[in-house]
Amino acid sequence: METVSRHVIVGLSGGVDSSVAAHLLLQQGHRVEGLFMKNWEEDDTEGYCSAAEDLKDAQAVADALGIRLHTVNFATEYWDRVFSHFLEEYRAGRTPNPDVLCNTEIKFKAFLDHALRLGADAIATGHYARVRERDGRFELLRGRDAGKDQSYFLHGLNQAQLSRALFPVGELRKEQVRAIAEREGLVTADKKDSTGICFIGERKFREFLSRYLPASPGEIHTPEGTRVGRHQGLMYYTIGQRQGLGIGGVPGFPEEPWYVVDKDLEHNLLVAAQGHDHPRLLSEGLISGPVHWIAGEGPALPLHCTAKTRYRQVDQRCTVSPREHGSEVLFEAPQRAVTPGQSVVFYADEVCLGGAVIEKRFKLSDIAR
RNA sequence: UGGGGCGUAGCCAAGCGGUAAGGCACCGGUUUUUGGUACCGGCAUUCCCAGGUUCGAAUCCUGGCGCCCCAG
Repeated sequence: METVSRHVIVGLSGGVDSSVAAHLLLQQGHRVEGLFMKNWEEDDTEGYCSAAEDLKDAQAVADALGIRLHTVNFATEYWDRVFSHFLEEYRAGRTPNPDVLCNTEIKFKAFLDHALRLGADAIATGHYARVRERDGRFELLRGRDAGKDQSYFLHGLNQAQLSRALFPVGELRKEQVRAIAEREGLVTADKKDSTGICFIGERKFREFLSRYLPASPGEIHTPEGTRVGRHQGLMYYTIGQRQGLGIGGVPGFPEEPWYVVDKDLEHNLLVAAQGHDHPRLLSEGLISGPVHWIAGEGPALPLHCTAKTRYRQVDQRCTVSPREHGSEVLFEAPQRAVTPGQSVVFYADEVCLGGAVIEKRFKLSDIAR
């Protein structure tokens, strides 16, 4: 455990995790202040301005803990560094993961810089992850609670960022966190976990996207070319998706759900097939963009390790090989719905090594030909 | 306007006298700091319409209407 007392600014979101993080830091003897970020200007008229409520809760927690709460608005930074890229990716027919960028660009850049300016020497968040210092190197470890581990979203952090990051709840299980909040009488104790895009929240996705990007509807075909429906715009769909296709009761086909197996941007076609594990959804490997290695320098390649192609996926054994402008990842077992734009994150046991953006997926049979 | 077949929820579809299966879609919820997946729940007082028979009809009868196929 930390022996030196640091001046820490904890990002208080108004949720339980960061509330307890702040409490734990105080307990550990740090000088603690809180910071509430508002990074999204409400764009809808639907009134459920949850940001206001979150701020209220964050303030209540700060008051209860007797710490000062700063507020800051990084809406411009969020838009420029995260959201614009998010839109760009969707426009290109890919499926981005904005929360990965949000961490590297906002929470651990804009926020970190701001905290340093306020005189802090470290920041903390309520992430379920751990940092370990070893021989002067900082490692990112999975959260103790395997079910809540959020290292996936943090794989883009670098040494400088990790050296100033504290994740107090990373050692705990979710139940413990809630119990502590309960015991300390924090108002966020039984607040529901937040979901949806960070700082934006849960949205009706199509409706949300349609505000920023024009949609061009088209047809849905089977891999064999039979027309089975219409799509509202390719950006609304992602590989492996079932909901929203609107296909049912097609004569001549089994009464099974349909899944997106491909997006044909060139012809504005959505390709759908039946079967959760349709062959077209499985791939033995993927090509990624440049890999970010948390350690700073990459390990010797090829590397045998495990990887996740999406959050909350059980780790998959794979081999990472170098490739121009990125890497090639070969899985031991075929993976379902590997999706361009999402991140592949590498692990060596408990250590999150880093990751990269998925560019394309492939089947060995595709290469063999 | 000769013959045959069919009309059950958005779609596919079972039921063929006993008081509307199932699947897909859709909607809601659970899971979840992206998207997605998965899981749970909901979803036809009514069977193209109008009469009739019957204790009782989506199921039988009559007449309409609408589709489809073969002959034209």
